[in-house]
Amino acid sequence: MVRPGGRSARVQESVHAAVRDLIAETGRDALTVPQVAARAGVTPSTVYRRWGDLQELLSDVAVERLRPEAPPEDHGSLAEDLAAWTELFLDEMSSPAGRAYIRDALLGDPDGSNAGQCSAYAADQVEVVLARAVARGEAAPSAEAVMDRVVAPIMYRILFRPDGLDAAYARRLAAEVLA
Amino acid sequence: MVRPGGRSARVQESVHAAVRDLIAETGRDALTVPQVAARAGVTPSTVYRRWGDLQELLSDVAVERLRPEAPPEDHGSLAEDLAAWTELFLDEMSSPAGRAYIRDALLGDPDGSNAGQCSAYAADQVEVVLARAVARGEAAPSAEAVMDRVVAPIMYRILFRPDGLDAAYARRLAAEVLA
DNA sequence: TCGCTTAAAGCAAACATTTAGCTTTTAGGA
DNA sequence: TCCTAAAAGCTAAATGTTTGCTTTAAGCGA
Repeated sequence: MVRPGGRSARVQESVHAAVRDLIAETGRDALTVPQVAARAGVTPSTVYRRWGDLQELLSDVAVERLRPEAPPEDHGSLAEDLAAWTELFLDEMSSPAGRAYIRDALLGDPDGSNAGQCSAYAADQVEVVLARAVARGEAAPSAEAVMDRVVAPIMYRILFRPDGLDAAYARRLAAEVLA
Repeated sequence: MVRPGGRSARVQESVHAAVRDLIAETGRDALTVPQVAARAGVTPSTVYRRWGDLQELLSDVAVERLRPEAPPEDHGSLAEDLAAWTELFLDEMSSPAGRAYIRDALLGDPDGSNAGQCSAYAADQVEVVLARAVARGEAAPSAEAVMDRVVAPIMYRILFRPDGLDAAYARRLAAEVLA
């Protein structure tokens, strides 16, 4: 039986908040389960039983943080909408904090569901942009094409080649998928 | 002073071998530093001092395993060389073992150098294929383009969307970058 | 070849984290 | 309101990690 409300929910929220606070205060590397538990007013064994280990907990928190906060802005044309969104996406994801969250999300993710959620967030944003273009009567590529040719190269470089990532690169990718 | 030879080299090799053996025997999840050290005939503190923690050690071993063993095969044309290499690459990387090594390589990699090495391995292979095409007098895209449009989508899907990866997808990516 | 120097490994004890058995609390339903 | 069982608390044992000091041996120069 799943019990999403009541005490379980309070514990979950309190532990997540403790992780966020401690990351901000003392950095992610110094984090330990007993430390998080103490700050959350919870026993370590509760954390171990619910999350397994620190990585899975961090992965949970990371996915929450990677959720987009607002729909992509409307600039009046697909070309500009996609360019602006891509630029913003690259900016957020390639920041030190963004990289750390991406790594955390991938790390403590035995079944790939957290990573899948991250990808779904990006895909949703892309689909909003594309649907808007279609509503305007513009020709638009498929969301798959944008994921493969815009999102994937950015994420690949963030993870494997931490260099040469700037706004110009983002705009070039956006322009090329529309060509 | 770096001491690549002698005892240090023996310890490194013996520890790496212990990791490979134990992964094969008991699985990666059951691995611990004391276990690896015991198998390698070494004290745990040696492992902790040289590698820091289990993740960095696994990352080291993973990068070794991700090194290509042979140059790409020559099939007589760029289209077929690239399609065949892409298919093989996807096949190796998307296998359960491949995924595990990719994750490990990314995980215990504070400065991104191991991930960079993985990317360099793929880039080298791609460059061999492209150079061969140029030598034949064929028109060839840049290695960057192949990384962005073939390698990146594959790695993105492996990490973020573990579905819909098959030989046909590999061949489609290879064909599209040449179009 | 023979010492010298010092990076790296060994050892062992202190320390921290993780696991596991059992008890207590409490959300959700009858 | 009472029952049931999922989830949290508590504690102690097991396990893993860190650290100071000692010992070994690789690389270097005489």
